[in-house]
Amino acid sequence: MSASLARRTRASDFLRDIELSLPLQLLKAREAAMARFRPMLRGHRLTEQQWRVIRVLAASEALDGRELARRSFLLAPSLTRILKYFEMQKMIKRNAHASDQRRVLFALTAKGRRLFEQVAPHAEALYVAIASEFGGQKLETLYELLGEFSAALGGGEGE
Amino acid sequence: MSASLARRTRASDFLRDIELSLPLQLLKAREAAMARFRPMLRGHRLTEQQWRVIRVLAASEALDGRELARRSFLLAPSLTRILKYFEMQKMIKRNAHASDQRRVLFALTAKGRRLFEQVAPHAEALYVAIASEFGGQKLETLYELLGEFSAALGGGEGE
DNA sequence: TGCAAGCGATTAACATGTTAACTATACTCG
DNA sequence: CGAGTATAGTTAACATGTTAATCGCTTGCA
Repeated sequence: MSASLARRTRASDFLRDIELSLPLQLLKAREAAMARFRPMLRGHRLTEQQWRVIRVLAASEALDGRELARRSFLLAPSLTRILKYFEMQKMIKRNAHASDQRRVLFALTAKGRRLFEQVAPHAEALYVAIASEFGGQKLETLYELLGEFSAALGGGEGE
Repeated sequence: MSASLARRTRASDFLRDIELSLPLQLLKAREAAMARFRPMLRGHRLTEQQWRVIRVLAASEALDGRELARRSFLLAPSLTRILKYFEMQKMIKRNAHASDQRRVLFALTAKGRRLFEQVAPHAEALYVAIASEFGGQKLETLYELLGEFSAALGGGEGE
């Protein structure tokens, strides 16, 4: 069941064991976690990505699109659509940047902040449950490894 | 910079450090890996998911949709669309199941198998490079932890 | 046998992912 | 100053993710 890189010889074995596994295991682990959150978020009429935006904005007064995209790990087109939707829902408001007319500053409205405060406790409870089931120490180790992996491959930053 | 679960007390800290981090770190790690593959796959006119389907089919003679979806970790609607596309491209063919008329058996055509054999070496080379950069031993550890994590949360299987 | 429930595959509808092109603003260097 | 380049944000086009509904076939069971 478990893979052992050192012993693979044939290309077909390698592909079956490793290639199918690394991004796929990352995907499966992520899915295992998100499966807990999606039903809760759906109860609040939120997608996972929309919740990321709300959370990031709740942690700051105002952010321009670039910072918001970086912190919520969303691509610009997705962010544009989500912000357009939230603006329609009056969850966020946009303001002009003082010195750069290209940038737009986004911030939660009072309504948006209420939404965050309503959802946050449920999200926190789910995380505590996950940490409890998997083990806090192992979660730490996993977290460290993931950070090192992303760093080693130059993930996220500007090459 | 690194998280430490045991010391978090305020909810805002917890959310910022952990909630933003676990699924997000999984996503970032996955993105760091896929960023290597996407350009190569794109050169062969393949998406990541399409390549997963090709790979899974290359490892078997024929599979029904259910098994194909499970092994490629795709939801049924996505799989239906991908299979429809590949059938149009004559990369796969569909056959009837002997004893269950609900099921459809899918298999690579000769053209589809040639595509696999053309792309596989490039994919393998990229995986070797990743293992080399991150370290084979650490990759093993990460792989183990991811498997345990998915298992602990009941990821993938029928809950 | 016959019907209710379950399952495999598909379709629908909407949201996001991904790449490319585009607009407007800002920078930079001759 | 001004042409060329870079950047922030948006839009476009297509592929996938996600949930729900549908349709035929199969199975369990009275």
